[in-house]
Amino acid sequence: MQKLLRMTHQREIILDEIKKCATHPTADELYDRIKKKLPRISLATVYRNLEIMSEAGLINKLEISGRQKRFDWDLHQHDHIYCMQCHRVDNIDLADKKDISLPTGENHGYLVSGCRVEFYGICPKCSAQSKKKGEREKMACKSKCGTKGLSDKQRQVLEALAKCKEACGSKDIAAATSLEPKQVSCQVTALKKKGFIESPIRCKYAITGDGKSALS
Amino acid sequence: MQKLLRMTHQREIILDEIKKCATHPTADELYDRIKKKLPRISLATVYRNLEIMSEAGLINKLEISGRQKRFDWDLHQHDHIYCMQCHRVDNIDLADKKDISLPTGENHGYLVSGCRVEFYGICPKCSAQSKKKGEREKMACKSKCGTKGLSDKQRQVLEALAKCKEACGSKDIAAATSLEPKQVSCQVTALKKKGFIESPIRCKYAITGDGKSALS
DNA sequence: CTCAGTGCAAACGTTTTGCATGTTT
DNA sequence: AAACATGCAAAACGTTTGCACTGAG
Repeated sequence: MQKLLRMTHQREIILDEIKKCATHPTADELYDRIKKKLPRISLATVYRNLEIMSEAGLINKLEISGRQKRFDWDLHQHDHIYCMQCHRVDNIDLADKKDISLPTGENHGYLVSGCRVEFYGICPKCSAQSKKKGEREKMACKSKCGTKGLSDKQRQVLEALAKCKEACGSKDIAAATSLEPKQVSCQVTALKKKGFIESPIRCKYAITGDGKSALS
Repeated sequence: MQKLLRMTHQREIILDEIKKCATHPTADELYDRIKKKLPRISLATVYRNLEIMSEAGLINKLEISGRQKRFDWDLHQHDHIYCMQCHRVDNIDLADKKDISLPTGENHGYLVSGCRVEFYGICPKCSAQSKKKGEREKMACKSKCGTKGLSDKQRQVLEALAKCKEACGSKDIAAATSLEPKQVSCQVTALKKKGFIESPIRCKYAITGDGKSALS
């Protein structure tokens, strides 16, 4: 009935790495870091173990804004603040948390087991490089994706990739260019079609020879 | 720069349908309903329009627990309660919301633009048909995993025990916490190992002094 | 006549699964 | 031997995009 949880080498490294993170890493951020120590580990293993270890109560799976799941080694009750731009998540300590309670009659018959509080805003790093983000700018992509030249954004992405030794993910590109992830993936798609970048690994991109010559 | 937003038949129906929903539908729930009126509509159109209309401020896109995005026609400021089992989302009105504020010095340099509060638990329908969905139960592992913190589930169990005068069984705990009995026994094992609970009688558990201090 | 909006299919990024192989008890 | 984990590939999932076309302004 009870299952035994074995402490394998992989699990040890995963746990180790998550505890080293000041942030609240996503599964693939962790995967990237872990791969350096355990090059043959599989992304599935990381996912599986994060799930299993959060079920076992060794770590916490965060229910938080944003696309990807995030994990937290700090099991103390605390809440989070979320950057709407780069999706970074920081801890906050809410002293008066106990004052937040559900007004009677408001629980709709629910059996309430807890409460999350999440502040959101723009993190210091993002507000520093506060580029105006022009409402619905994604349209710019559509109109320019067909041409053979480079749009400003495409050039930014390509230049960022030219600086990387290894293939890197769209999040890295976004960070290096101050573009939004959505915009990045749009540019990446266009650049791939032009043959200026390639994707040696799933979700990772590198500049091609054609791409390099297009830059000059 | 300003784009014209055309009110097409599809958009009208989508808006119509979302306003009819008492709940907070996901894109594909809406799609299913809309298809009955507009059989040729595409899921992509639904997604596109939900996105566009929420950008335009006609509806709200919810940042909420769960896998899928949810949409809300009610533009008033309100919070939500979330069923951990069926992922249903209901509205709650938090009268004392204004009391929740970020302690100074806790904002980590963020430019805070708001705060979400989300209660979670089990909705009446789910707790009625307290279906056991065969959740995996795992034991905390033997060696290195002995952190001193508490997972959400462990905290629930401990809090339930703190309220009891006498030692009580795992079924009682399960009832008090909305956890499944299987999960309870898993948490109990982990808590015992941490010294936070004891078992004065076979299959009965009580909180220890250590456990009480761990709670605060 | 235009250009925003559509349906469709295909792709995307993230997560989960099936399966053969490996490792612990 | 039984139970648990792993790596890999492929699928599943919710969502977004490219494209050729339609239709509102």
